[in-house]
Amino acid sequence: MENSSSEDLDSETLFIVSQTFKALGDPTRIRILHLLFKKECSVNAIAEALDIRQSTVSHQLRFLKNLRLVKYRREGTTLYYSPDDEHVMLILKQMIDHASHS
Amino acid sequence: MENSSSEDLDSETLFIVSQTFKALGDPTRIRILHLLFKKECSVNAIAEALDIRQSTVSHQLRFLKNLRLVKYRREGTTLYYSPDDEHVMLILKQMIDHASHS
DNA sequence: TCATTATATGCACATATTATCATATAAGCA
DNA sequence: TGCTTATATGATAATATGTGCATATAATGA
Repeated sequence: MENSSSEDLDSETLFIVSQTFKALGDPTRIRILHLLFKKECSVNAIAEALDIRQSTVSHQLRFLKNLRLVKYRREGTTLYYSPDDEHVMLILKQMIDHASHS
Repeated sequence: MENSSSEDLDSETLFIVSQTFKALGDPTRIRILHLLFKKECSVNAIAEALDIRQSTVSHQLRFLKNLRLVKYRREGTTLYYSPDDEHVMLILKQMIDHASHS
């Protein structure tokens, strides 16, 4: 059975864990996810709210989408992004709380 | 008050959060921390257990030490490393469990 | 003091990552 | 169809990262 304290980490788990933490290890992606924590946002809304280029936001959203950390719904030409992994978002929230208390 | 869902992340919190997740975003560092989860280990013991160079282990331990994620105690010429941040270790454990269930 | 063992450090190299520009695609509407 | 708006993509350059070699440091014991 899966147990994080068992002898060895299998390589697939190791890969997923490192990829996911890597996704959370960049300030821009953290800011995007933190923004989405409160409400779904279009790509342009994110770019404006965080003052970063549209293409940068789009690239990072693709990254997060590949890891299934965000999803989107379409409304005309606008794509509204929102979190797609509650557990990872909870982990992000925990780390932010942890860091802001230090 | 600190609240992970408040409007903006201050830059210091953002920095700490991203640095900490970055620390967890590398397979070698994850393996080291996962090993230390079970028992304190010397540098050489880690290198042997994980089959990586001593200098690599030392470099990564310095990285983790700078973030206060590990600490050590000396016994003669041997340094025994162990986790130094329970909360971050708990977060790592959560992510491993999350990943191994997917 | 000298040799040995354990660990740390400086440097170099290969690779990965990030942001940006320019441009492509896609949907909606006149 | 052609125009506009929203988003995605490819290429590129600057920077960051991870590893290993060679060597330094530090503690111990003969």
